[in-house]
Amino acid sequence: MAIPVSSRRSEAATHVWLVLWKAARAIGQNAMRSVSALGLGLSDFAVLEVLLHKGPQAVNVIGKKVLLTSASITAAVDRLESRKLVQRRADSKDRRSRIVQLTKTGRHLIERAFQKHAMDMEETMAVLRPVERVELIRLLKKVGMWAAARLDDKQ
Amino acid sequence: MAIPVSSRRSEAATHVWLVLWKAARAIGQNAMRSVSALGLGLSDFAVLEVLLHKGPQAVNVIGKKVLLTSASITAAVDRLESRKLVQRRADSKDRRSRIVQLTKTGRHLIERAFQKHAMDMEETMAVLRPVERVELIRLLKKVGMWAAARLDDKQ
DNA sequence: GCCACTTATCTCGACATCAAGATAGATGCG
DNA sequence: CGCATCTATCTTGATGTCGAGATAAGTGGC
Repeated sequence: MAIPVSSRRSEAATHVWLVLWKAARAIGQNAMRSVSALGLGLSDFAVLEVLLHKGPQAVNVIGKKVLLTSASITAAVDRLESRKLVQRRADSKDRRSRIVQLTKTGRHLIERAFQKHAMDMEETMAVLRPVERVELIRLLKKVGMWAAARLDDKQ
Repeated sequence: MAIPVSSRRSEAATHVWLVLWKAARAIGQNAMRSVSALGLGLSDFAVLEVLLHKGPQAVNVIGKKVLLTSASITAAVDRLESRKLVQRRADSKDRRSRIVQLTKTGRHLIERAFQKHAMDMEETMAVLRPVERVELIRLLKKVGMWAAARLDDKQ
């Protein structure tokens, strides 16, 4: 995915989008590097991180949290399971549902990795002072939620 | 690609990243919708848009502008060429280089499409007032450029 | 002019993601 | 209860992207 390049006014929506996209991409690549030492992609890392901080979860619950479709989580959990970092077990309440939980190996891995990753991200955001971060978050949430709402109501 | 979900302080770097990522995703999906009516993906649209506003360009020059690797532009140009929206021709100065230019059909398509797309994007950014957009851009450029620089100097 | 190096493009194989559809189980209306 | 509908997961097939490597052509030192 790439995005349009041209725009006249500096506050034209397409220009905002271009800058946003480039920033997201650059930061994403930093995040990717930080994590790829473990042989993980960002999605797999995110899944482990959810399991670490929220405990065992049903497949589709994880999917909602990390913004992946059901096909993509299934694939991610498959990858993690084949490396024995997580395992699926039955849900005693709902036989359709599969609960994913960290194995001992997986827990060790993500515990070590998460600290390092958080530090790496602090470094890639080091130019932004706390006030600036708060303001950035406010603005991003404002557009982001508006944009997300637009997606919903046009089905 | 998905991203970690948890973070304690609201200005923690991982939290900024989470919000940025979600906003980029929501806006990106709006952009995608705006363009998919044409049967184009965002990358293909971006390539056409560059050709419209900057004139015929060498393949890798387009690649740099829309942030795609050489493999990806080749693929994008192949797609566009098979739909007869662009064509490749030789560069008289450099025989390695291939210049991509819009066909008549391609030009008509992108001219009509670009206006609509710019308007759609204005709508998906409508919540942000001009001052806010300027501030958002400033902050995004600050992190974005810092993050990009970090990528470069670690090879 | 020759050779090493760089640049421009393309090819190949791998991969993550998605949309749509298939199952199987849960839920609730009548 | 029984049937329609919803929900959770997985499967399939397609897509777009990337990294690495191949090829061909330009460039510069000597």
